[in-house]
Amino acid sequence: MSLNAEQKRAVAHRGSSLLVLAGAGTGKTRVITHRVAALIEDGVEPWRILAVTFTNKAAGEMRERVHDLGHEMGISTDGLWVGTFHATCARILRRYGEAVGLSRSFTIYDATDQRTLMNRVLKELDYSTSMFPTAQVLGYVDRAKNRGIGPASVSQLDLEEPLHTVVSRAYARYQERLRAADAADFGDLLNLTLEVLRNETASRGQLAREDEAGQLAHRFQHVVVDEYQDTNAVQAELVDRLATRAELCVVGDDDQAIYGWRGADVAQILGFSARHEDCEIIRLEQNYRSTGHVLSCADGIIAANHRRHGKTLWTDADDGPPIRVCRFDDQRDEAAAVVSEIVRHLDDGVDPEEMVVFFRTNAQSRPFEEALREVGVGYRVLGGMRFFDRQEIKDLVAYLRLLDTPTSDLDLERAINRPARGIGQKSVDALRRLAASESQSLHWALGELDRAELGAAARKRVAAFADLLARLRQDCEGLALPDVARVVLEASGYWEALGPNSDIEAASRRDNLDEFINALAEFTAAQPEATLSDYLDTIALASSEDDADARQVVTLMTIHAGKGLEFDHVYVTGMEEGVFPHVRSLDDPTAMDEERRLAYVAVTRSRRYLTFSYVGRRFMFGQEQVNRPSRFLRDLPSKGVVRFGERSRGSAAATRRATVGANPAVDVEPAWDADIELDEGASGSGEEGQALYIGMNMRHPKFGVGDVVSWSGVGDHLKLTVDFARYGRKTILARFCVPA
DNA sequence: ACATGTTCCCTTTTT
DNA sequence: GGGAACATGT
Repeated sequence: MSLNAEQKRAVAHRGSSLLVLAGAGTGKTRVITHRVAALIEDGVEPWRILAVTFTNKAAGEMRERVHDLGHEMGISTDGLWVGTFHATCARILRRYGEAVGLSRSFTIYDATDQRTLMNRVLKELDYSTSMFPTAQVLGYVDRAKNRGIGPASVSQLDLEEPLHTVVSRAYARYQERLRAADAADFGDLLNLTLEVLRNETASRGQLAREDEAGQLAHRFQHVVVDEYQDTNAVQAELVDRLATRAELCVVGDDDQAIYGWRGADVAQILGFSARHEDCEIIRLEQNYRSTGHVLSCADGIIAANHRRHGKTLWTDADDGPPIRVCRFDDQRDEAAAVVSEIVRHLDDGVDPEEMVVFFRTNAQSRPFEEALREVGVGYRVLGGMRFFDRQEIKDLVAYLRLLDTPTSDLDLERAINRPARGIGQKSVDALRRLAASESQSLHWALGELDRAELGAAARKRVAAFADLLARLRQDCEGLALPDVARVVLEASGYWEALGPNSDIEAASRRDNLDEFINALAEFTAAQPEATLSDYLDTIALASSEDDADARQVVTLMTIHAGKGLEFDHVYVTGMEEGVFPHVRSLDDPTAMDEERRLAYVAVTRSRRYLTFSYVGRRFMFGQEQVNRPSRFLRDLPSKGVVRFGERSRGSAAATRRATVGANPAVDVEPAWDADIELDEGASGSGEEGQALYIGMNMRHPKFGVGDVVSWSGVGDHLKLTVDFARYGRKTILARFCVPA
């Protein structure tokens, strides 16, 4: 497939900044990869090109595709910078970070580390975490960091008084602790890089011309940013500054902005052209991914949103099979139905990788996991607990980080009593007091044990731990990373303390540790020069998507995790008010718009087959809840959408009575998983473009008016079982009926 | 100091 | 239904 005219323009444009508004499935990634390859072909050195993606996975794919393209063209792409904002910043800070207070081997704190640290800070400040929950305070700190607001400027957040003081003091202390531990959290990666760039600008006047080449702001000649709609204010400034001397090309789709909760601001893409002189705007509207019916569903959903650039996707493709909306009684039914259809598709030779089950929140995955396990179908769950968040992995990583960054108190506190060696909270407190009295790290305190207020026994145990650390540092000098891990597990007694392998728990932990060491080995093999810091960066910045394995399996994931992917068969489950849209968005119009965009993203993942499902009752919070069908289902067009298991009137019980005992010639249950979805001719349903549902009124020329009870078959062969008012129950061909 | 029990949140979505 | 902070008993 070659590029269309618009895509070509986007690839070839030079001389000013460029905004590419690319709807879902319009070949955005193709444009970016081709553009990068074309730049290199034009003679731009790869190391002077920066491509920023949203996820690590997207970065990996882009690297690969550019490399392949380059290979075809006979050019080398070595040295090209491709990465997420955070990975790119980490890389920059490893090199330029000393100016902003980070050593070369600084540690990246992930969400879990952040929470632990903030928890500690709140305790130190004597704030009750029941009145000021850690997550809440951290949430404000995060919000501040997303907007580039430092601890001194927290007032910009407009918080009420008790909270304002708490947040600003906690934020300040939190930052102190981070710097003291030689650590940076996600927000810091962005903000500190920005600081590096600002410092450069400030000192530029004093530089000789020849020194400017070493300047970060002057390094890049071209900067390309993907998913620009999901950038926050800090990232936008970062991009602008990194592109001081570069041509900037940003690509995005305001309709797919789904990270507002993380500080992303659609204003960045909406206002991009105003902020950049001579900005060229190119729209990509031809969709190459989905069928007509899928696209009209997408359009129906997104059309209700305000504040859009506004664009209409179109396609040359056929309408495709009808889109299905299915109601089930509960989650088990929903999962069983979806899974049994997946099994049928597998039997028909459908590639498991082409089927995906989407849900709004991670908690919804379990029924699907259980159903899949029951039938023995391989699956992976994206977005659940990260591999690297498992306790045993965190423990090992704590040791590894400690070897790298001794001042990381968080890691020391974790490692000091793992495995349990009788060093409890009290002993740690004593160490902390000692460290605090000299504004030093806990690691320093280990060397001053006689000054700590410890009992003799405790002192001995702590001293033993200090010895262990020292010994580890010596023994691991010069060892390959996987061996370092092995030595740590052995010397610390961790491996042994897990207990016998007959304990399933212990065996699984050992498996995970082995897997981790394998990953370390692979990493070392792929990048022999890489340091422990490099690997730990990869871990800290990895999401659960990144530890997806390569098996051929069905995927279960949140819609957020599905962004940028496409599948032949898409199941969007849990389409209920309070689930999707999420309960916390119900009374917030801005949040609701984002939910809607999320629904749009879900729909546009499908190439051809798209099924929505919802349930009558659902277990949430360990309690049964009854939710109404999602409002998004109401926004679907009636043409090309078939509804199953729904009813227009009467109770659910009445529907059941009506469906049970139907004419044995047809399927008794609403045939939601009949072959309709695989039949190309089955667009629409009973009547042209009219949704079909149980209880629907139909008129037949001879029998008069009646209620639909069930149906089977497709297209011209679609048969309805109808309870006629005067003639009783009949099974007839749908094409002889019209909706009454 | 630790193991076990209890009660309390909470919960979107992720780099 | 589950994890984490807290409480109690050994």
